[in-house]
Amino acid sequence: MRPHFAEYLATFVDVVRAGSFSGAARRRAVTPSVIVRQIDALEEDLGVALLIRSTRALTLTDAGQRLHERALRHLDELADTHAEVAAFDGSVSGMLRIACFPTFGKRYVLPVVAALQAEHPALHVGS
Amino acid sequence: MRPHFAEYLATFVDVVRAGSFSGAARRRAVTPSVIVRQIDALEEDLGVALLIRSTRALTLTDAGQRLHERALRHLDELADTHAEVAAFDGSVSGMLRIACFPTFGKRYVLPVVAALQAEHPALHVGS
DNA sequence: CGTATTTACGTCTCTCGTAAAGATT
DNA sequence: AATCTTTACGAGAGACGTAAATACG
Repeated sequence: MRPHFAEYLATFVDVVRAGSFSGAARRRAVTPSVIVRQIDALEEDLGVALLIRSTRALTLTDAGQRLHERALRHLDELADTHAEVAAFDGSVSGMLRIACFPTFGKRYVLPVVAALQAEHPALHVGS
Repeated sequence: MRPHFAEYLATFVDVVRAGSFSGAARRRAVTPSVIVRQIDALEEDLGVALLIRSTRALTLTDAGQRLHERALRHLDELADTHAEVAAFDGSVSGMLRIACFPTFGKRYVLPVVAALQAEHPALHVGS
């Protein structure tokens, strides 16, 4: 599996959607040569032709059809994961341990901890 | 979603498996700096910390834990797709249409077609 | 004729390794 | 002291755009 396999899958899907390399190039704001090279890389990586190229029409091979179905799912799931993990942003969670003298702790630490927990319910503090 | 998102997911998984950046670097035959930069890129892309770094131990954050679970599945599925589509290699399939005069067809084309179909059962020929 | 794919070539970005510094046990 | 993470920096690889050639409708 080559360096940019998943990345070029997105290009491949765009080519199928657009119905042409040029259309996909416009959609992605790059030149057609970029598209050609990425699809070529995919085909060489897989050792299979994905698209029958003619000047006016693109046809999916059987391998291309299969890859297209699966690529749609892959890109969707990757985007889901990205969004889900990015949603952890700003959240404070996990376990925090603090060691100190009891008198110091009661006087200075506990109030701060109480405020932190009020603000971040997912934060656990152990003794 | 950044350029090499799926690619760096593999690095991330290797780091978790190895339990250290250096271990993952050895496993991948690269220098530790490469690992650091790829994990940094992932974290910046997601806007979330994935690993708590200490010199002697790595700890997954909640976001890191979640990403790890999903990354395992993603990499597995991508490899599956790669293998499945690559398996189309060498197979001849799809629809082939040939136009010619009946006398010529019967004399020269049909025998060849019969041989082709015998060799490649997935090949369909229409009239 | 207009638009599409393809490729050679120069440029430039970006990634890598080296090496040094800081941190931790 | 030994091993780890981190970062600045120079070198190298790789991707991009341009532009010309080719094919097709």
